[in-house]
Amino acid sequence: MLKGAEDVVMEQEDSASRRGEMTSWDINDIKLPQDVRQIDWFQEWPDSYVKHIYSSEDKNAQRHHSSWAMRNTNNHNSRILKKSCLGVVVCSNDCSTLDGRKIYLRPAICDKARQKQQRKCCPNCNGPLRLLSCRGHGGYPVTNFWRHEGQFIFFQSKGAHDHPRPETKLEAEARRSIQKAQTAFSPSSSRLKRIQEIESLPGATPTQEALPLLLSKPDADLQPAPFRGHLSKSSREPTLGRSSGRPPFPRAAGEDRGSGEAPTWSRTPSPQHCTHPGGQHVLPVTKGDHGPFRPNAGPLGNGSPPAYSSSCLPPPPYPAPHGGPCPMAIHPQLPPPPRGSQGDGGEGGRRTGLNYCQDDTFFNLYPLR
DNA sequence: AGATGCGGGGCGA
DNA sequence: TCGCCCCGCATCT
Repeated sequence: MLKGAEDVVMEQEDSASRRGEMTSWDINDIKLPQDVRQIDWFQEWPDSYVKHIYSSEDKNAQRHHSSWAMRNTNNHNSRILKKSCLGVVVCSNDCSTLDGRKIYLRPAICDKARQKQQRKCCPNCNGPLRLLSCRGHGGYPVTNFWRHEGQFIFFQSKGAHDHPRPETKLEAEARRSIQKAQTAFSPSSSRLKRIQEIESLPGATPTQEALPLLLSKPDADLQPAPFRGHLSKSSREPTLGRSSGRPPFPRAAGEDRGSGEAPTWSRTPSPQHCTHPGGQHVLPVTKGDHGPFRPNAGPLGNGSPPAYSSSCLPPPPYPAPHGGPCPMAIHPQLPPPPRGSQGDGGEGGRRTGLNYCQDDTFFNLYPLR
């Protein structure tokens, strides 16, 4: 297979000049190029109709990772792994934090977990959560395709996400870890009492105030999507590149820019203060030198608390505020995509009630003191 | 518990 | 037939 492909590759190189043209392949091609001169750094937020060729040794590529919440989709083709975007979980109240951030949670990949997730409430206003499904591909979710061929892993994305970015996988995992730690530490019952007591105290802050920003967040949230393509690989890949354990292989730029059109929900850079609505910073960030896709290390792999590393993402095209512990999943404000108020089909659409927020979400966001 | 991958099967274009 | 989705199951972290 490898050898057979070489001929094809030679031809391609001769005629197409390995610059940009090498992306003329399609994930469904019978034969894919095997003599790839330059491979890509792992892309954490692939969007639009892009293609990438990763090293087969790239851990992130091996695991078909993405910071978008992608779920496996059966395409009845064992050679090509297909994943479709689940969108983002937002607050039905469309609430914003005091500093204008929106709530963008990462949809759970597991169906049951996702249903369970939607029964929880907004960490900011306690309102119901809603799944904003992705319809960036002709009304269907954006799809990502992965195909292992020889020493490369080919990636192709179809569709442009029409929704904000959810929190990253690492953030979501970290959040769960924190939840576990907290629930293990203090039974919700006694905790509830305590909170009620606190609230009853004069001058006590309402729950809402204490809710949000207990979790720091990485720059992931700061990074608007519509910029992809504007970020030179050299500027954005090092972070992930490190994580993939590969030496830098800067690829000829500009070939995978995709359409370049920005989704309507494009957001604008916003100051990242990340202060609690009440003005307080919370949860010091444990900085790491690694990104979320750091290989061989889970979110807690280094023994430190969930690292909402500011290096989770490569430098954005605009000054990226660092350090500020930000609430994960609370993103800069941006106009919601013009998708009508549709309940959003699928699982997001059926949320109606507002009084089911009795679970532990509330407590999960309370820091241990 | 949740993420991930696989495969069966239903449904509509 | 194709593309998309839902579902259950198995494995892994």
